Amino acid sequence: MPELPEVETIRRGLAERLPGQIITGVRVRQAQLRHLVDVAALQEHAVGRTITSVERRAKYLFVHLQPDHVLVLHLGMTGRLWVGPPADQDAPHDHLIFSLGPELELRFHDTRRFGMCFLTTTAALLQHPRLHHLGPEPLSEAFSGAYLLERAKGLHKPVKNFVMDATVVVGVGNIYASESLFLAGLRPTRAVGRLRRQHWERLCMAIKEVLQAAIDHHGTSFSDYVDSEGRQGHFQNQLLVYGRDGEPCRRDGHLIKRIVQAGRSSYYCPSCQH
DNA sequence: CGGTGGACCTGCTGGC
DNA sequence: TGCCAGCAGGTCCACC
Repeated sequence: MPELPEVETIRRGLAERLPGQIITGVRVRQAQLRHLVDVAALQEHAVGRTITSVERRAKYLFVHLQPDHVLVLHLGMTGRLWVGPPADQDAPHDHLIFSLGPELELRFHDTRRFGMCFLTTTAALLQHPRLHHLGPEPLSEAFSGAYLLERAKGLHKPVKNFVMDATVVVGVGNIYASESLFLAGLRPTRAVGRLRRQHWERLCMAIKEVLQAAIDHHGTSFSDYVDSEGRQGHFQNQLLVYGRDGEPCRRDGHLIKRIVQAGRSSYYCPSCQH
């Protein structure tokens, strides 16, 4: 479900409400998510601790706890986080419920259970096996055309697969990969070894533009994405190619095509993208 | 070594 | 109506 803009939108919502709250209890209704949730560790290191801040790296959310633990959450494809007054009853797929005193709770809901939840320490966080290999943040200065050019040297995979590789750059999922390639005028099938410096500069700019615009619109909601307050995003109205196969290109009217790459749908305009 | 295909899960949709 | 294939916003690992 969520790519970087959706996770960042959720982070901002959590950051407004969680710092200063104390985790007074944890209920685990289903521990088998992407990995088995360590319930004993949550009881020992999360319960009774005060939340100090909420950060994001790639599509991971970091809930920092006093004094030195970090609750790491990942939403997978269908995960949702909800903050609000305690629910009257549990809904199907409500897997983790963190009580924050008598009047507030944080609820993790995930239909397909590709999400993750684990604890680590501040010191070990960035070296954690799930995080240490991650590439730069796309909205950081470290992510540049020159960087992409360097990383693509000697590789032959399609550019769509390349930009979705989290060791190259994080946060670019299936929607925003297609959108960025459209803005950059590149076909998703182009082999990376054949792209020139100017292509990488254009693609880098396109990725930054698309992700920032999507964050500004609070993400993309199809059927079910909502933020931590239950609100939908609005970027679905701005999509140029994703999910629009058979519809006219907004730039020149040619029909948008859908192809499958690495098992995922890619969308492009055969006239605008080469 | 790099690159691909499938696995992990549930639910919805569209075609027959 | 009922069934079944195909599809869904992510990540990881076995295999060529």
